[in-house]
Parts: sequence; C-alpha cells; structure tokens
Amino acid sequence: MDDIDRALIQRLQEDAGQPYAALAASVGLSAGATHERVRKLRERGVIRRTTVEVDPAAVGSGVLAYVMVDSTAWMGDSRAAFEGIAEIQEAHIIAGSASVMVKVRTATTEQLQDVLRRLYAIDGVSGTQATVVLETFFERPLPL
Amino acid sequence: MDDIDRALIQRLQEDAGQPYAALAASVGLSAGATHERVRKLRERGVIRRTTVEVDPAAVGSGVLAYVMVDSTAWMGDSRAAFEGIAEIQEAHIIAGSASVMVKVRTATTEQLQDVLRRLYAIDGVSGTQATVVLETFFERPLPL
DNA sequence: TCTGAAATAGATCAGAT
DNA sequence: ATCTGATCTATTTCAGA
Repeated sequence: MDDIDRALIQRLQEDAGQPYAALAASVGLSAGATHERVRKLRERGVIRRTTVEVDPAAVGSGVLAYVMVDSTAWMGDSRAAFEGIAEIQEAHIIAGSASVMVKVRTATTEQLQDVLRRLYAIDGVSGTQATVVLETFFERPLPL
Repeated sequence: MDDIDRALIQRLQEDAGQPYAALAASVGLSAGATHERVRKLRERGVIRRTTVEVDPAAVGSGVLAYVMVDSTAWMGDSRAAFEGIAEIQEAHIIAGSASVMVKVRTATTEQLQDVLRRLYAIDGVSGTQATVVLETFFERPLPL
C-alpha cells in the first residue's frame, strides 16, 4: 500500500469503468503494471468489489431512517435476524445506551413502521428510536 | 423501469465489472439490448456511477462513528461546512432533537475527537453526541 | 516489479426485424 | 424496442529488462 495504490483506489472510487490506460496515465505507470496492482488490491481484499451507485428514490426507497435498537440481551449473535429484514442496508453493534444501530430505506413511512414492527419481533429487542432523514447533504467515498 | 431494469441494476450492484454478455444472459436479452438499457439507466440518473467498494480498515479508516449534531440555528445552508471535513462520509438533515447526523471514519479515536472539535467550530453547532461502532454486522446494496 | 507488444475478449455501431 | 453481425477498442497475457 504505497501512494500509487492509494491514488489508484481514489480514481477507481470516482470511476471504476474507466480504461486501464487512463488509470495508468493518471499515476504514471503502464497499463500492464496498473492492471497488476489493481489485481493485487482485489486479491488482498482492499478492493472488495466493483458496483454501481443507484439513486434510492428512483428504485422505490425514498425514505431513509437510522434506527437505534435497544435490547435486554447481548445482540452479538443476532446478525442473521437483522439480515433477514431486507430494508436494512447497514447494521452495526454500537457502544452507548442502545445496542445496535441500523440504516433503513423504504418507499414510504408506512413501510418504515412495518420495519420497526419486525425489529421488535427480534429476540431481546426492547425498544427502537427512529431518526428520519429529511434531506441528504451528501454521501461520498472514503477519504484517502 | 420494468422488472428487467430492476434485475439489471441488482446484477450490476453485485458485480459491475462483468461482461455485458453475462448480464444479458441473466435477463434473457442480447448484449446490445442490455447495453442500451444500462445506458438509459445511467442517462436518467437511476445509476449514478460505477465505483469500487473499499475495506475501510485497509486504507486507514478503521474507526466508524455516527455523530448527532445539535444546533441553535437552521443548518439547511451548512452543507459546505460539513463537506469541508474530509472524514465525514455522509451528512443528513434529520427530524428530531438534533439537526444533522454525520457518518465519520477515522484511523484512530484521537482523530475522531479532532473531527468533533471541527464540528463544534461550525456556525450554529451547539453540541455533538458521538456513537462509536464496535462491530459492523453488514453493509449491503439497496433492496430492489 | 515494470515495460511493451501480441493475443484475446468485450464494447459499440449500423442495419434489419 | 430488440436482435444480428461486423468493426473497433480495451483487456489480458507474456517475454524480456
């Protein structure tokens, strides 16, 4: 992981579809060497996958909320229960008063309510505090 | 936006690097027709960009925290101030007691503390409540 | 580990159904 | 709107430094 690798990752975060020749030119290497470096970054798991960023509202997920989930038991083994709720985009174990924090996207607030209902159905869950997002300022790649 | 478009988006979210031929086969179209649909999805802004997912810990951002930012003034015009803090990955205006919620990634908790200091320096900010993530269960694409 | 070129494969376009 | 087939471009591999 040197500066060239970091530069390559940054360029790929901005546009993963660009030709290796363009990528190579931006870091001053040949296409072959660039290809080899990117291959290794993938192999080592630094780059997890290539994906597309989608406009949530355009695919029927216009409502975004963060939900703090309180519990009466250790939630460390409950990953599968959260995975089972399709509308949950992220789930994290957190320090502090709540136990788990989830990021939820739904089409409507009615569907958000239904997600809260399903969260309550998970073993050990004793409460939820939903924070609804009114406007997203920005969502951007990791700093390097 | 029909079922084929949704299927294409889902496949591209899983692997945006796959050949159009493979993508086409998975939805029962020709490569040409598939290419045309994907082009239109990009043109309409449904697909915003092609990018790579990076392991945060591998690039020096192993600490993840969500910070609720309280304020004494309307924060709707403060986008630039939050954008100016590089460690902030997401910033949202929220309903509820706080005004803004930000997602922060840093290498260490010391750097997280420094981000909080810079948040306090923003006009109108009167307080912060940081929630540190201990373990990420999962982060996954949008449901379709 | 990088370079440069050759072989392979995929993207793109024109024309037709 | 989709398909087929031809052209063009990019990716991938490999020998050599």
